[in-house]
Amino acid sequence: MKHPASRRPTVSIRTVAEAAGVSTATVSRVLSQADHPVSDSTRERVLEAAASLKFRPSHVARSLVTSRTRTIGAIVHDVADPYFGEILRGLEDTFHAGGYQLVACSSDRDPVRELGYVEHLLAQRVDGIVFVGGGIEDEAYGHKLESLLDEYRDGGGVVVLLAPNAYDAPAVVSNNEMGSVSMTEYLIGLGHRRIGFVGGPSTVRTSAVRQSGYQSAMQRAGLFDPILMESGEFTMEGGAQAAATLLARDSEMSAIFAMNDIMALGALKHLAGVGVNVPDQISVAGFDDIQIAEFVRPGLSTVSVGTFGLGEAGARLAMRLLTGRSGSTTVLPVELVIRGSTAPPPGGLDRRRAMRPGAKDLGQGNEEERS
Amino acid sequence: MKHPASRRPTVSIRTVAEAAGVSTATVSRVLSQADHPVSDSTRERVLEAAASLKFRPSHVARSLVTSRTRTIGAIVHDVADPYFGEILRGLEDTFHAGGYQLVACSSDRDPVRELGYVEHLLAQRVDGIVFVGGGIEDEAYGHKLESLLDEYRDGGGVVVLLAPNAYDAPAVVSNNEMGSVSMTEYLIGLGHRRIGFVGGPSTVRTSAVRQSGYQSAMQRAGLFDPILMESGEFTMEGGAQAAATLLARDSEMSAIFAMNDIMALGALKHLAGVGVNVPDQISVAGFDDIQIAEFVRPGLSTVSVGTFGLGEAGARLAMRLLTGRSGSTTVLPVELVIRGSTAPPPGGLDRRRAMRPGAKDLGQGNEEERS
DNA sequence: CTGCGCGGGGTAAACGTTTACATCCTGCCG
DNA sequence: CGGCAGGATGTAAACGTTTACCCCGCGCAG
Repeated sequence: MKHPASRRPTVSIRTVAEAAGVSTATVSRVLSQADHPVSDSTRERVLEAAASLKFRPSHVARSLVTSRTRTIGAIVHDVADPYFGEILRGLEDTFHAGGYQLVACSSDRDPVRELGYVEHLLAQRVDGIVFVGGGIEDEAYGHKLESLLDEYRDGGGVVVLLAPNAYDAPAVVSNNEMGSVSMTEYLIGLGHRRIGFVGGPSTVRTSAVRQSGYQSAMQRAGLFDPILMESGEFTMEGGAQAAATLLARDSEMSAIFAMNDIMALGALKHLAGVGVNVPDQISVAGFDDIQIAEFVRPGLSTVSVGTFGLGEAGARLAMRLLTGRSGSTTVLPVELVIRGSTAPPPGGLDRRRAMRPGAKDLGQGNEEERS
Repeated sequence: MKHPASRRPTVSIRTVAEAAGVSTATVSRVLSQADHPVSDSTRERVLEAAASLKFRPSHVARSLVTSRTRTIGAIVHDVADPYFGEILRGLEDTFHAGGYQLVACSSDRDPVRELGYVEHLLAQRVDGIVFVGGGIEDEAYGHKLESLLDEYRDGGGVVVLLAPNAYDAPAVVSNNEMGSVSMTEYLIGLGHRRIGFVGGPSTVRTSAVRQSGYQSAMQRAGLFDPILMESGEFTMEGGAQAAATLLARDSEMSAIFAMNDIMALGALKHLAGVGVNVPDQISVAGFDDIQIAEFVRPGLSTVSVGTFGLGEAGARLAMRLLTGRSGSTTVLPVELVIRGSTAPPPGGLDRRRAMRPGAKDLGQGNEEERS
């Protein structure tokens, strides 16, 4: 069945045209459903010929002449990180429904690698680029990226941001600041005074924004102490280490707020490992509400950003831009999701700040209408 | 800075040629580092012109003439599932290093959707397709896929499988059968008699293979009882539901073996929810060893397949095939990873079948040498 | 009867590369 | 000194589409 050496001659639009006894123009008109009129009988013959020859129009040839590839590049930090995986899924589904292909690139938060991917995407002539992960703070990198992206958009490319970034472009972001403030205030309301913060690498903008939310809430309550902040890699290991450091540093700490769920999960593991009970002895909270957050024990209290929805909204924005319509930056509301990992501090005065467990919507930022 | 309407004329190889005072052929030779000789002075001038014009060679034009896109399609069940995310990362890194781009497609285990993606990838003229998820059993679908793929390979396309599939192509698979048998035997060795099995949809081949491993091990031990098998969606919810069903169905069940970690996590959640202690009352085991497995409490005992490594090996195989070298099916060894979620049954006679916790390598299947 | 609009179809020029082939030198071997 | 092997460069034909233009014939309004 398999003839390794018999790479049969590719069947092109010309082959079909000959078989159907028409010109290539007609074939193209039938197959690309252009609005040019074609008689039913001709259409029929063309369709038949195409089918029997198993003709498969070449997207690359088509792209060359139309200068649109119907492909979108998505730059994430790491596809293996569930946060990005979920957003990617939202992007993919929406783009796919709109006839676009998605190519995912893991930058690993490395400026060089990210730049390399961007250049590659430009060379591929993707119609748009979605930056899913937060921007990376790096002088040289920032300049280069900016010039690259400006050039790209000048040429008709579309750029969409899904997280805080130094570069200015249409974006869909969740309300990081508010989410962070709310969670911090919630913990304070439970009676916690010494609340640790586990951040990510300071070069990632999202991390900085969330940290600033925590910081301002703590300051307003007169509880801020820089000693309570520690950062690590954006991984479970990173979260575990940061938690360990914090724990060793301040024996009165009764809560840990991690800037994302992955790190919070790491903290959870570390605490269990050293025999600290969560939430009886120490409360733990995360950010993002990735799927797994609901399934660990105790359930992780977190700030839900609606990962899938974020991806969908991002794709919709990009497609709106691609079709020439305008679309501007939107901030998506976040939602506090309280599960079992948070509770009043041990023996702490539970002030019962009427905050019912469950979901509290933190509106602000208007979700745009469906298109 | 941004002139919305001034889409400056694209700079092509011709523009560069004129600027450098040479022919397009020369420019091409310099920029695509062909082996054709070019004098240093000319090369210099071309490079300079290209840089100052910000010339960016079009991959699509290049692809049209070379009929190679340096793009690979990966078909997974769901990018938001950590198992696939991790494999994708392995694929991506390796392909990227080899100069290939990866486009990921989530089939959602829907034959129609998967077929649609495959056709799209063919139209895109990707150089290869990697099927990451297990094949879907569906008569009509199977035929269509087979003819599509045969046609594709006839035309020079490369197909690689990363899981059991009805379609025959070079593959890298982990030893599912053996992993399943080993875990089952391990549980039996701990003293469990009533061991439940949580499978995925029966249309997915991987699930069937793992189930058969469980089944044969149980039969050999004279413990098999079809009532102990239940299946559900490949999600945490699916695992939770299946666990619930099993629990209600057999009150003597002391262990649950889920066909993948995601479902095991769901089972874990359900058990905790209904107040069943793991592993004191019921042991739980999974399959895959996704990253999170180590970070839940109790740590999940599972069969490690080395997700990243699987992706890497798959990409290496594909690239070997792409460069004309041959490569054949490899089966990767799996490894039993025992964590806290498994223990002897309550009050059960712990036969102390000398099985030390930790990692036990289940060799067989020779990992190929690095290329 | 003339002319115009339009349905239906063809011709050929792009699109931006790569590459087979031809051309022209220059130097070296016999 | 003739010829020949390369080195260096150019010419132009692909690659597989789309699409701007052109052409023909027919029906119908004026």
